[in-house]
Amino acid sequence: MDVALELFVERGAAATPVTTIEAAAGLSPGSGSFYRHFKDKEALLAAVVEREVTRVGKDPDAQVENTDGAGEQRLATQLRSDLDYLGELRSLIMILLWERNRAPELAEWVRKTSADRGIELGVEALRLAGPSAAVEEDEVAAATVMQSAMIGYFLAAEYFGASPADVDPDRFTAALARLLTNRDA
Amino acid sequence: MDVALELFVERGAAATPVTTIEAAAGLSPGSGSFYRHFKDKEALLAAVVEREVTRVGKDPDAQVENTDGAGEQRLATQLRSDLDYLGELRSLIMILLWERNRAPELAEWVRKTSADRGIELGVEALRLAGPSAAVEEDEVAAATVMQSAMIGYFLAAEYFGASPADVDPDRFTAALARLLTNRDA
DNA sequence: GTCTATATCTCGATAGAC
DNA sequence: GTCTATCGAGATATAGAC
Repeated sequence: MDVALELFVERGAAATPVTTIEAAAGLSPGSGSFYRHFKDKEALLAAVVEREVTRVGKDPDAQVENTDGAGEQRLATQLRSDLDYLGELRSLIMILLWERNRAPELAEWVRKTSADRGIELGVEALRLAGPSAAVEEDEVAAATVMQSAMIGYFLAAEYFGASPADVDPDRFTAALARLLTNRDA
Repeated sequence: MDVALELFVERGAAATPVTTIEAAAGLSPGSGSFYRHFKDKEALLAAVVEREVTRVGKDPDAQVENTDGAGEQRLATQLRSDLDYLGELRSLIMILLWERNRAPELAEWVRKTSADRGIELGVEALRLAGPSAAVEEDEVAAATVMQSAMIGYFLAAEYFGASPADVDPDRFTAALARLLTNRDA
């Protein structure tokens, strides 16, 4: 499952022959020994995804309160921590990206459990941080901007293999927090 | 090429058999008539990508100046137009997403011609719009936030098949422009 | 330029010995 | 639980008639 996870993340499950998984696992490629452990490739994919979901299931919500400081600094710390959390989700995100078509109901599940929930948490975090007037005019839209920026930055960094515009994670999250908070708060 | 483009966008070239392309093009599937037109599937993919690059090559730069108004409203209009432009790039973006591994040099090309250039244009647009103090503190980081938010919003909308958090494009770009501009400018 | 037919290959999956 | 061997499906690509 470890080697399969890596292969699925890099090329996608569809582009990963069972023989390759066998070889990577130290089995004789083409031997079919794989099938003593999993019914088929689909079952392995499901097991790998489920294990990842469980692994990262240490609720991200727990992170929302335990940051120190206040205002802009508090939000910056929060965002930096969220970016690390996205890093932990990396394998899952990449696999879901490969499988994006073969599972419309999976996208729906992600939307409900992660995206929409993230907006709620985002609105909460913005309120705690002392939102600017621009944020208060439409908190949900501001939280959507925040979330979009985070996922966009993460995906761009993954795609290019480097920080977009050479802006590193600390600088990025600091700038994002600055834009979202009122310094006179 | 039209039907191939659609198939490549939806499932990726690797998951699209030549027989399927033949069928979609009105040829007899499995006949091999495809090979009278293209050397192989790779050549078709290259031709399709090149045609798309040419098609969208009506320089996006031309859009940067021709928006009316000033300050926040000007930036909002600009961002709304940029989001539409991302929509025109949709096919290309989706194909590059499928091919993300089989072409590291392509990712590099995208970074140089689109991403980095977009940051430059973004910095320019921010200056024209009357940037807030938070933007001026680090213009490049602010432009990176802007660009990340745009691509993140676009990709999330594509992935989920709906606007993230039900925030439609007008509302999103308005909120983003609001966060980036100084209203007293 | 399209067709039938086919050669070749890769891959998923199973059978059966050890 | 791993191996050798193999079957069958599906995919790439070509040959040659029309």
